[in-house]
Order: sequence, then C-alpha cells, then structure tokens
Amino acid sequence: MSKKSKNPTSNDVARLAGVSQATVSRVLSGKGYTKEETKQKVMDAIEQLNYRPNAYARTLNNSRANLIGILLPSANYPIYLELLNHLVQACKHKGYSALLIPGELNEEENYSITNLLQYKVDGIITASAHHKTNLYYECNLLGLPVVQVMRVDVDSDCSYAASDNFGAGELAASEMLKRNGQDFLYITGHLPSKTNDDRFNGFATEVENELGHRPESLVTHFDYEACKSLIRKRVKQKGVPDSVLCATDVIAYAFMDVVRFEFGYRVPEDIQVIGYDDLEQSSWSGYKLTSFRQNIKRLSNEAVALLEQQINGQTDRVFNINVSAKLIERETLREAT
Amino acid sequence: MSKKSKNPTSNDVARLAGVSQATVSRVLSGKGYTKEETKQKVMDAIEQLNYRPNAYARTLNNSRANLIGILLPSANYPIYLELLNHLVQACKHKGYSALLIPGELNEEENYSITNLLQYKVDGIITASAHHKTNLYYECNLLGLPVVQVMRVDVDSDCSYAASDNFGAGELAASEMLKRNGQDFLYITGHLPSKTNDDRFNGFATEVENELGHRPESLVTHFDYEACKSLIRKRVKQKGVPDSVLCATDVIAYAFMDVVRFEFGYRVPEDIQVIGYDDLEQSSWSGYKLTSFRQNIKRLSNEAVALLEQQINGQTDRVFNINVSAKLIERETLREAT
DNA sequence: CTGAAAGCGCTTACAG
DNA sequence: CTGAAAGCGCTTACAG
Repeated sequence: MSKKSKNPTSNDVARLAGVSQATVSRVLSGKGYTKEETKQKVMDAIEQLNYRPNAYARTLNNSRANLIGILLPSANYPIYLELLNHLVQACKHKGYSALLIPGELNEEENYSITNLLQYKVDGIITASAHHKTNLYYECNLLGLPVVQVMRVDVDSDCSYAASDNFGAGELAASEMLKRNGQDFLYITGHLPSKTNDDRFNGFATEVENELGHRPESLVTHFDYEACKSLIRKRVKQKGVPDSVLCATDVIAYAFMDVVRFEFGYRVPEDIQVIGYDDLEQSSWSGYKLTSFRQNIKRLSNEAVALLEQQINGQTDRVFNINVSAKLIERETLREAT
Repeated sequence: MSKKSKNPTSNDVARLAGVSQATVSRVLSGKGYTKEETKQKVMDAIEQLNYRPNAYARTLNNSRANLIGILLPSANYPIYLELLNHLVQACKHKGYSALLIPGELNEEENYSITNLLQYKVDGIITASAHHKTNLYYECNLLGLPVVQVMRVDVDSDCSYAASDNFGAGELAASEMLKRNGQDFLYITGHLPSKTNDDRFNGFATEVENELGHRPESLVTHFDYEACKSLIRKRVKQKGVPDSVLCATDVIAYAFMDVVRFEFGYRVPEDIQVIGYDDLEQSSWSGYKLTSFRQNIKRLSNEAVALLEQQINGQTDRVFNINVSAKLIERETLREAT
C-alpha cells in the first residue's frame, strides 16, 4: 500500500501547464472561453498529475453538493435492492451521487437526519416504512426537498412516485370476479401506509360495486412465519375465502402454504390468490403465483426527476405520480368463465 | 414548500452569540478550551438559528471527508441488502457516512470510479462481483484504501473480511461423509471468485482425504432458471451424486426442484444437499434446506475496522479476516450413522 | 481569451 | 480562555 501522498490541486496543474489556476478551473467547468491550445496544455497536465478536482471545494462555492440522500426500509425484502440500484442509477444519470442514510428513521434515529444535514444533501428520497418520524417536518423547516418513492406514508403531504395501487387493487378484484369469485379477502402486513390503503380501497370498491359489500382486510405480518400463524388462526376461526389479494408475495406464499398444506385446500380451484411484487421465486415450481410487478425503474426515474425539479426550485407543488403495476399471470387464478 | 433560504454559517452563530467565529468552531469540535458560559451562549445561538456545520468546509481543512464508498454487486440477491445495512451501520458507528458507488464497476463503468474520486472518499469497501476492473490498480495509484467484504476477487491482493469458506467447505463435506456420502458434487454459479475457490477447495480436500479422489465442481449459473437447465443437462448425462454442496441457496433450490420433481429422487434419502447463505425461504415448507449462515454483521464490522486502520495509516499490511459461517441444520441431510 | 483577487465556511496555529 | 488571520481548493466577477 503506497503512502497516501497529498493529492494534486488545481494550483499544481496550473503550475505544470504554465497557466493560472483560474484557467484550469475554466477548462474543467467548461464555463467561459479558453483557447484550444491552452485547453490542451491543461488537459495534459491533469493527465500527468492524475488530478481529480475536489468536489468539496467546488461545493463550497456552489452551495450545491450534487448529493441525494437515500432512506431505505431496513427489511431485507429483495425489491428494495432493485429499487436502490435503480435509484442510484437515476441519480448518477442526473449528475448526483447517492448518500445512504443509515437505518430507518425513528425517534432514536433522529440523530441520523441531523447528522445527515451536515452533508448538505440537495434532497432526500425515502422509501422508509416508519412514518413516526419528523423527517418531513425537519426537512420542511430547512427547506430541504423530499420525495417518497414506492412506499407512501399515511399522513405525508409530500410528492411521491408510487405504483398505482388503487388501480392494482381494482384490477385484482375484477380479474377474480370474472373468475366467479364470491368471497373476497385482502391480506396485508403490520405497517400502515397510504400505499396499502390505496390498494385495499381499489380492491374493496370494485368488490362492493359487484357484490354490494366491502371485503375484509386482514392485518397480519410481513414476516413469513408470523404471517402464517395469524392466517392459521383466522382460517380456524372463520374458514377460508375464495379470492385473496395479498400485499406482498411473501404473504401470498404464507397464505398458500397454510391453506394448501395445513388445511388441504387447492389453489386455484378452491381459492384463487394474487400477490404483489412478483418476487423471483413466484415463478418457481412451488408457487406459480400470479402477481403484480412494479415498474421499479420508472418509479426511480420519476422520483429523482421530481426531486430534481424541487431542487431547482422549478415547483412548489406536490406531485403524485402513479405508475401502473403489471399483472403477471401464472397459475393461481381460475379459468375465466 | 418553504423557499430554501441561505443556511446559517458559523459566522452568523458567532455574531448572535457575541463571540468570534473561531470560538464557535472550538465549541463544536471540542478542541481547545472554552469557558462553560461561552459554550452555553454558542449552543443557544446554534439552537436558535438551526445551524448545521457545513461538512464540506470542514473537509477542506481536514482533507478527510469521513466518507466511505460502497460498491455492491448489482444482482438482487437478498443478503446483499443485509450486507449493505450492516455496512452502513458499521460506518455510522465509526463516524463515517456511506456513499454508494453506482452500478458494478467494469470497463464501461470506469467512469464511476473517476467520478467517485472527486468526493474524496477516505476508502472503499467492495463486494462487487466483477474482477475485470482496474479498481485495485487505480486506488493503489491514488493511495486510496480498499477492503473487500464477503466476496473476494481471484487475483486481488487487498485486505478482506470474508467468511471462512474453506472451513465451510470442509465442514459440509465432513457432515455428509458422516452420513455415508459416497458420490460428491459441488455446484457453483458462473462468476469466479476466491470465495468460491476456497469453498470448493475445503470441500474437495476433505472428500479426498476420506475417499481418495477430489469431487467435481459443476459450474452453472446464479440465476434459478438458467441454473436448473444446466443441472438438468448434467443429470441426464451423468446421473446424480448423493451428496451436494451448493454455492448459494438459490442453486440448491434449483438442484432440488430438478432432481425431485423432474427425476423423482428424494431429498435427503437419495441425495443430501447443503446450501449457502441461508435465505429466508430455506426454512419454509418447500425446501427445509440445511445451509450456511454468514455472520454478516461481523463481516461488516471487520471490514470497516480494517478500512479504518488503513485510512488512519496504522498499517501497510494486507489483512485477511475469515469469520466462520454457521451450519443451520434442517431436513436435507440424512441421519448420521 | 486570461490573470489577479475576493470569497465560499470552516480549522488551526499564533498571540495575548 | 479567546480573537485575528492565514489557509484548505475551488469558482467567479472584474479588468485587461
């Protein structure tokens, strides 16, 4: 490991190129005019010294860091990784770097946001699952733009890019109604969100239109085992419905595993099931689950675009973008009648 | 959205508190002495103005950004999220923030590293899966510390914190030998790594000691479907072994699904199987897979600690830390004889 | 087209 | 214990 020697500065480059430091800056920023020849000399010197401009010094003048803070849920749910990758790509595409905000934000973690603000991120993108945070409040206080992506908090009034959950709920209901569904149930996890409410409302509205009453929403848990035991309890008490929409694929797996292996029902003959998120394993032999696939790339791009608008002060309005999710049909829906 | 007004600076604080700007700096850094009373006045002013020190200005003096760059594989493999979360926590714990380096590094993406270097990260932690990168070369050139975590490249000579893959391979072999395994096979994906070589070598060495010959290593694919079709081909050509170690749990699922559902073998009666990574679903009804669980939290802590040592110039040596992985026994191993 | 100089918001000797 | 001043590495009017 070679000793970290002092990094070359624009002054070093200027000296080597025989120009002023201001000229080096101009060549690099592309602002102002420079003779082609001068430009070349500077580029050569940069090459020779392996010079990299110091982004912090630049930031000091611009008061813009080109940094976006990202706040992710802490759960190890696979699509969060996909989301993160797309977000980082989208940031990069727009010339921003992505700073990860550690952990979920909650009462104890308010330290995080304070800490974060030192870095003067230009804005924050959050998909966090804990709305008991004063994130929105603090950011608003500081005039720091925030955009939610994929997962939307119940009481937030900040912009978001999310899937069209209401539409997905409606579509799920209507597909199962078409297949002679009579007894509907929505199963979700334990963390409340607008995302979830929307999906349930779409589902319930469609069912109500057709059948005259709203279906029930069963609150379980996002964890597979915890979810299974709550479903087991419910099935013992009230039997099974014949058409189920689940808030995540994992919940759908839990449901299927309980009703098929513990109670002997058949899917889809006795019960049809639709999941949400289309995890990789939904296509595997064990489940063949019909599920909604979110357009994560587009969600990421929209979120970053929304944030950029706010950063550039182009808007004061709250934008809610709903991107439709696609129903991937496999083998957990009956034949249409 | 309130208009982003100019952030207050230490000068504003100084003015309000009626002290010099240098004093504000001292109070905040805790360096040098300050009268309790002065300290209080400064703190009050900070509170009142909602002041947050500008990390970039600080960095300019320190030439240390307290930033660590993180380079993750782009695959949506769930444990990478867990790794990321632990890494970010570990960074935070040591006073660093985590900057995500976008995408995998490869020839086209060299842009990334150049781009990254502007931010003067103090060091880089990588779990990337593409070793065809000049990351190590570039960083060495610049004297920028790099540490690998979890996944180790074949030809890199930089420090790492990884699981004891050799030990895991050995243990897997010995457990299956104890259970009367006769015909051994190792199945891996398509990306070469030292991590993988070590695991195979541990496995092969133990088998060779006992049985007098090294087992075969079957190179497939990390993707479930692709992996299945390669396994199918192999089974058709050469039949099945009776003891299998897989490089990931997903590979183990693919193997089990092919041999059980397409060829009618029983697990573990005909074939015993061990996976690696202990994904959540390995405990579910479909697989009940015996698998190695990596100590991701400890890997993360060790990696950050290694990096910190290098950043502080406390060492020029290359350290390789191996953390043992724990075998979680479920139902894919026969009874011991 | 280019240079000299001021300034971004901090830290840190140096005096006192 | 505290203030005045120089400096970190850039950008950007201002002259020329």
